[in-house]
Amino acid sequence: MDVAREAGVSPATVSRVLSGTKPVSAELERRVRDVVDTLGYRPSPAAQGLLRGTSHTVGVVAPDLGNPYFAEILKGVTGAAEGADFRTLVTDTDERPDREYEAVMELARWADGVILCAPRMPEKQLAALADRVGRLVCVNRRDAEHAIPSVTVDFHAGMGAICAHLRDLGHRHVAYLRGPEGAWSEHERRRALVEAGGLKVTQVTCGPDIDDGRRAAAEAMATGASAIVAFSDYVALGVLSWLREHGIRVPGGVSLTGFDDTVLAAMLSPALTTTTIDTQGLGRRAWELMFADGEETADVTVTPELVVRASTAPPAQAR
Amino acid sequence: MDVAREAGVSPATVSRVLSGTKPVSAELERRVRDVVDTLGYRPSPAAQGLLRGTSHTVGVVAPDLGNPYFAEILKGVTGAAEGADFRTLVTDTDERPDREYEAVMELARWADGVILCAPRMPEKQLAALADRVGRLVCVNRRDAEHAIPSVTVDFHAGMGAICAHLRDLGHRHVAYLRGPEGAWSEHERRRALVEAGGLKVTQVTCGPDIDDGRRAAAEAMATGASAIVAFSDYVALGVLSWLREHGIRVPGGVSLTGFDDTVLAAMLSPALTTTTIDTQGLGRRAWELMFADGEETADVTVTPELVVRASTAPPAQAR
DNA sequence: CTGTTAGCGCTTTCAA
DNA sequence: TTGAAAGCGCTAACAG
Repeated sequence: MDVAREAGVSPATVSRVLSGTKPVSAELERRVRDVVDTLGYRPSPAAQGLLRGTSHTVGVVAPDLGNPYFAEILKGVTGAAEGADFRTLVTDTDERPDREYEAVMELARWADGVILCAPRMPEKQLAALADRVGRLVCVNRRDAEHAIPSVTVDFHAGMGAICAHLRDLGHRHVAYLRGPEGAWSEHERRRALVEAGGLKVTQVTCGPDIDDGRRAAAEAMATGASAIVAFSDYVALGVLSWLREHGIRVPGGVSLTGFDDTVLAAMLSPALTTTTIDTQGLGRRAWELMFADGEETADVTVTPELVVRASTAPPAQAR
Repeated sequence: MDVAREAGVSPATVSRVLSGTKPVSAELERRVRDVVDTLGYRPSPAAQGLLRGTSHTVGVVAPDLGNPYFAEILKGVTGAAEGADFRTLVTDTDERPDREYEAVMELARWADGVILCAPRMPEKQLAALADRVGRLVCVNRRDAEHAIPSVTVDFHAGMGAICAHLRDLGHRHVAYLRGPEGAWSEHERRRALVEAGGLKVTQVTCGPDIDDGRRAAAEAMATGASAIVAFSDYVALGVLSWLREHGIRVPGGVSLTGFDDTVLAAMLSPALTTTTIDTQGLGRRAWELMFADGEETADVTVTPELVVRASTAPPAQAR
């Protein structure tokens, strides 16, 4: 250790000064600090980690950081992690579920824990991860056995509120733009739609991306529904763009709802009727759950609130 | 090493099997692989890093991951990094320039290199970082001494194109919503505006956020300008939202331009006239630059292209 | 081809 | 209060 030599002390003393765990005489402490400042020395986290068996690092795996929803979750995690002097390692799986398992395993080699946004990962893989990864927290999905702590949104309630809102407006037939097949969050939403009384729901295959929304919009309009219920704000953005290009007014020609309330929702024209979620809060809570010791709070559920804006109105024929 | 014992070989052999650097007999290789698979063993990157002096990790420091612009840059980096078997460490400085220096120093302890988006960091700090951090690449700013490799957008050219476009439409007076004070990118944009002939430019203090745009919109309208030139798409989004709330039509009442062409721009109503930048490409190029050996490509400049959409039109009085 | 040895940079015993 | 020594998990050099 350069610092030790320079200051004429043992490496152990330098370590003690820096960590402050054991008492060091004022004289030596001064000498060490001087040298540390001059050289700009900082201990290597790799070495510290090796010794302590902890890296002070948290991993985040997300399907698409270009989607503000996941970017915000990540931001929530980094914010909380920095507060605890943790670093954040991130992997973008580029909407490819087959990469998710490996991504987690890889991050788990480094990080003390992993926060996973993997809506479509097969249950089996998830269970395998639960065994292999010490601290694992899922965001937006719950595993079958509830073995993994999770932060989820009550998608069922949120979608229920959207359905009720549309029905109250007089809609009788809505087109639902489905999210990723096999996603827990998608399943929950759909369940609410199926249960919604007084509302005929035609399902349209879609996906999680803006472009998926654009592509699905035509099919949604062809169903003759008076309202389009999009899987997320991000998807709704694509729908809106397609509708505008085709001269279909919202909500005059068709009503449109989103889900998530990303920054976008309030800013669009028309402003989107959607459900509010504190997205950064999702990340923050996942962080908290990761290091919560007791089993008591192993699952956190956030209930979204309906925000009625300008993209929904009574159907044309009912006016 | 558990694996070694279990397989009845030396740790060195296990290492050789896993790294594939040195020849190992088929028999032993099989035994080792069996045990590795059974135990799910993976070597600790911390130990590997300690030994090799490299962590296979790249750091990214950004002011706000909630801003799609930076989220996309990050995505560009992670994508490229994963391709080279590197992990990505990220820090969000939450738009606080005073955190940037520390954030880089902190990441530099871990990472083999740091990609820095810090438009407002004082030159002195930047110079200090250049000395202390081995591999440092700046995105969207160039240091005074060109000592740091950088990936920049030709903001001057981009803003020049926007000015020319507005002038061609017949605008004579535009309001410019300034970005963060002291930012290199901001300076470059403003330079183009000042040089733009035939155009009176009134500058309005703003900032990098959606809400900054909302706040500045009123002042921009008060200038009597026939067009609002926003610092970025993100800011323009805020402006658009304010204008809509106040019943001012775009481009009927006022023209509006963005900058960056984030996913949003094309989707808004009206679709935003802006400049196109391959944002993910910025991140990817920063990554490439980080490990480029020669000095030849120490600076990469991306020239944005004007995209004329629906948010600009001739001024009302000229119609 | 394979095992033994040393040591990456640090912290934490254990002695002094 | 301080220093010497051991060792975290791994790999490269050196023997065999």
